[in-house]
Amino acid sequence: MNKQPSRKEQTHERIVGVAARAIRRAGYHGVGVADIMKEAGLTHGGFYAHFESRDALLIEAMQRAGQDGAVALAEHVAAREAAGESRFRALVEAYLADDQLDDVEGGCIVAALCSEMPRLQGEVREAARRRVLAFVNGVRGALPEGADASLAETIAATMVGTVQMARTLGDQSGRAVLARTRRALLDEYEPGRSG
Amino acid sequence: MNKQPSRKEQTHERIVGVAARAIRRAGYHGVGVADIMKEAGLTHGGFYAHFESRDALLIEAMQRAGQDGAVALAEHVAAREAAGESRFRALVEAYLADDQLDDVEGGCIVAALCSEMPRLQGEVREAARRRVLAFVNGVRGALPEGADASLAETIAATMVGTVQMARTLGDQSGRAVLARTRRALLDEYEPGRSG
DNA sequence: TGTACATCAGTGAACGCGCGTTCACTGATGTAC
DNA sequence: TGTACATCAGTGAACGCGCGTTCACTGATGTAC
Repeated sequence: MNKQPSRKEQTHERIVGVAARAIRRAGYHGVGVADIMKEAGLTHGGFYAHFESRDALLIEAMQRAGQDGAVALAEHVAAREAAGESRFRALVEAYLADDQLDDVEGGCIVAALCSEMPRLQGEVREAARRRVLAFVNGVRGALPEGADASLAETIAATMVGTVQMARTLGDQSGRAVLARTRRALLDEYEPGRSG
Repeated sequence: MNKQPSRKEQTHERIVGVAARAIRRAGYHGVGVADIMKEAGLTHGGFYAHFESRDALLIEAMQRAGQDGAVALAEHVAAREAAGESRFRALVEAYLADDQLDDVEGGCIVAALCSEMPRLQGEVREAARRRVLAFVNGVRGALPEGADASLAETIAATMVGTVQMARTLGDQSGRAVLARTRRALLDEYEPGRSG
């Protein structure tokens, strides 16, 4: 029963939403305060009425991107499960879908930023760390029956690395790489069910 | 039988070497022309006698880092093979060693930069693409006997993603993540030989 | 071997630009009576 | 319902700083005779 958000709160959320997409598209260094505000239909001067610093925005944007990504992924997984796929297969096929190449802004934030994360400092670094842990937990919840929970990190890493490499190689080779890793993960960890 | 390098060539190589370590430590955005020159014992003004632009240095630095990383890895792999390990096990244990956390500057450039690579442009992007392909080829050469060559990308991605996540999580958890992925890769792809 | 000159690697000041941040101000919204 | 005032969200100019790049200059190295 939250009361409806004030105008300022609405604006704040809009800025965070823009930033959440922008950091996935352009990276931590690729987004500027002025760009974000402009994309949100505002001027840069108003920024510090909403955030203590650029870092504070980055932290909120990472959380938002993580949530958005998790929700989008969960929806795709649920749809595939409803169509009869195992949860693990649904995860692999939803995460390693071509969307990760076509819609980077709406994709996984860990894949988008993980090689930059170790170089972050202070609270931003901590927020990144939490994003990685949240992602691993998400994967852990979709492991094949009977699989060791410790596989979650390895499988998460496989999916993250695959998306990064596919994006680097570009559209044509990228799609092939995604497809081969989908097959490899299913063959290895759920061999009974795949063809 | 190359004649010995001129003083300028020596300086050039020294700058490239410094840059090759710096991009792995600090990322594409984290290295400045002035920093690199200072670290090489020079002043920034001389930079453009050696390189057409900052991008030109990045390209050379990536190649150098890739070569250095490949050489270092090959040495470790050879030492482990000589001690009786299979080539695949040697690769996994050498690549996913704690060194990747302790010595980022001397580590794998793909792990250090892969989430930034898709955002590069032009020739720098192409150089990054070649680095990824070279890395995959290196992995392909160390697959277990009888393994499908298409597994190289998936295994390369697993190792890259694992190192990135381990670095983001920090020393303690990071080492545990490396260890679990070493075990997982050996269990999955070389189950006959591991304990 | 020694001198005069040309070439060359590197120096350091200066440039233009973009970015994060600040701040005085404006126009709109909301409240008191 | 209407007026006067206070609060508030957002504007836009300005700041300081760092960075990539340029360029005139210097001191050292090498060459000609």
